[in-house]
Amino acid sequence: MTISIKDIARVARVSHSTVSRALQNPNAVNEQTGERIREIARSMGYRPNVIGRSLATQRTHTIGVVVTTVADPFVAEVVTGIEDVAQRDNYAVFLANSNADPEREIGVVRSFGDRRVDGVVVMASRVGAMYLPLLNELHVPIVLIDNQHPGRFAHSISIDDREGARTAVRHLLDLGHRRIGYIGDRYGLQSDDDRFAGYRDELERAGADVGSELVAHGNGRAEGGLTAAGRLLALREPPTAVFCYNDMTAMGALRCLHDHGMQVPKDISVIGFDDLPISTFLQPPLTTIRQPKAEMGRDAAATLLKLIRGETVDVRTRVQGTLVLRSSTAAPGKANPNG
Amino acid sequence: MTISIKDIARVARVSHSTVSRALQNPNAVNEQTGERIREIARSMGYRPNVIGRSLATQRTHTIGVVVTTVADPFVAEVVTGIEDVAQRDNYAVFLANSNADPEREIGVVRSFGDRRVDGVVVMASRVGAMYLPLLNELHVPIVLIDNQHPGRFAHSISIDDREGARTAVRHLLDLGHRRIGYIGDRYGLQSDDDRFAGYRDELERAGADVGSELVAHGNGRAEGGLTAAGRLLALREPPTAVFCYNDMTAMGALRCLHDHGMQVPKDISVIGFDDLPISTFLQPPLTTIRQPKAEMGRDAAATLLKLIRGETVDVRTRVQGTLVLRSSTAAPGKANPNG
DNA sequence: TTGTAGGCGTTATCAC
DNA sequence: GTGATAACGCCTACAA
Repeated sequence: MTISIKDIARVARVSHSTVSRALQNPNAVNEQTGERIREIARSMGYRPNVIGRSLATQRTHTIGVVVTTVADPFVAEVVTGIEDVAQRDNYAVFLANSNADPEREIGVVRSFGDRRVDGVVVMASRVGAMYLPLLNELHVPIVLIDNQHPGRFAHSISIDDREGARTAVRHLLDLGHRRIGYIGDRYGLQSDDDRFAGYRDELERAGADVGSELVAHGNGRAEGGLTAAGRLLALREPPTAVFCYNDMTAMGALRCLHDHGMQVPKDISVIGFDDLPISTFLQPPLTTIRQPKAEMGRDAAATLLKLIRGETVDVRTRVQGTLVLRSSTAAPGKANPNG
Repeated sequence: MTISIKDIARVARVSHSTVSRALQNPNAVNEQTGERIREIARSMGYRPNVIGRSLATQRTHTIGVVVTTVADPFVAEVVTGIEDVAQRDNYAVFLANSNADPEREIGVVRSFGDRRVDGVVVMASRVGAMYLPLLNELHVPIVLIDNQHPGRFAHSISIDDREGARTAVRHLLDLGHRRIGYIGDRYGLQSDDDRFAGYRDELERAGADVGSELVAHGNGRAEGGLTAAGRLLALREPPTAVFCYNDMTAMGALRCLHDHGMQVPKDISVIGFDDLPISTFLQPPLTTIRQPKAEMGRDAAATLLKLIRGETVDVRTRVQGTLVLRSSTAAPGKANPNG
């Protein structure tokens, strides 16, 4: 049996509204009675029923987070950041995986709406334009992380994919590479487009080889990187360096290269994107573009909480990636990245 | 403005209870009016308010999941499994990280209670005995995954750590190793104790070297494995094979070994535990004991949902790990696991 | 089959 | 400062 403010009221011989006040706003009630009520509440082991409160206040102190899958290390890091600041502010977080399935994503968002979450953060949404009205239907603030569908109907926080890609490719060019491949995520993803664009930018600027045969597509996961790398290796003139859409893709590429007896970075350089916790532990340790993952998550949550409180915040925040030098890149033919 | 059953009632010229019935239990209301009401609801874009419903039914259709951190790949896999079956049954899941901090874990559980979740799954709880009353205070079913604190006050699903460890070490022994090291998680963890026990079992059974100098402790993460492996290598007579508490630990150990110029498995064999998605992509691909992670998560959720429905289920389910042969183990001195 | 009336646990607005 | 009283949105006897 769970006890309510009415139970306390009965024991304290006051009305339940006085109990409510004593518990919420201590100085809206007589000092003495207030203390007495709180003591009784404590001794009875009272715990507020958030559901009842939510119904009365029209606020649930809850946010919904929808991601493709939390099994993706990048996603997990971001979610950690979100959960962190939410928890600090006493917000609970609903987590739902969409598996990049638009139907499921829509279902999840709808369910969040039914549950009256105070706000939503959507990560790497795959849903298109028809999604917009649905999201607005919720009547709650929305923050998008790495929005895959261009549009500005909600607040967003994302990395500068194009510039990050430029940084990566520039690094390769600086090392002396001229024939640089790209292993992307699936076609049509905004971030893949952008990273590819950055890759092209630098190649063209430097007058290096540009050719569609140098571009292969994976799926953002290791297996995708593995098979895509195979395609690049099969070229009559394979690249001497490869820029991968993300670290998971690079991880798969490394495996493929090793299986083909190629030395990294001596025979071919590899650079990733994300800087996952595991990337230091790959063989060789992966050079990559770091995304401030947890920070992005914290930012997203902080932004959302501000919006919920009615504060106004920047509609769009864009963070920059930074180059993390490790051992998977070197000048063509060099085994040592520092040599 | 969000619309309620009263709004629909007004339009349909019926009472709101009829609307409620028409929406819930179609055949508890006249066929015609029922259809008419539903049509009106649809056209008005009605969405049920789950908060109101929860207050009335005393059920939230929500479960709480508390984990150390979802940034741990093993945890993420399990959570995915949980979320999967929860979502299928229209349960929403609250996710909270405890960061292995008992205070935070307690706070989280309490918050779940206040939110009237219908059930809770706790993963790898670090909290001790005082936790027990708190958990019971919730008055909801609880399922523990890999409970780190021995006790039988709630349903649990876990892997047979001891047997899994035995399998791992037996594999090493079968390959001809006699001097086998163990890199554990922190002291005091139940699963570490059990895996260590399994390791000792086999060593003693085989009459192989047993010595505390062969045991080092990490922290369940890669860095821990890295430094612990360093300690083992510093031995005047280092082991020829190492059994690691988990794959992340093994990952760190591999890095250390490589940095010391050691070849795996030629100079030293390494076996892990978990079989993370990334483990195939390590260099060399990691031989390990597979835990059915997503399945364990699905099991936990399915068990919890049954308990919530009042069905009775096994108090304890124990799954077995299976040996996954890859390339990080071989006979002493052999470079090829198959040679 | 349908409507009336309570109640779920809180908060909030009034009078007193 | 305190107590009625009325929401909040829904469900569910009970009565009609």
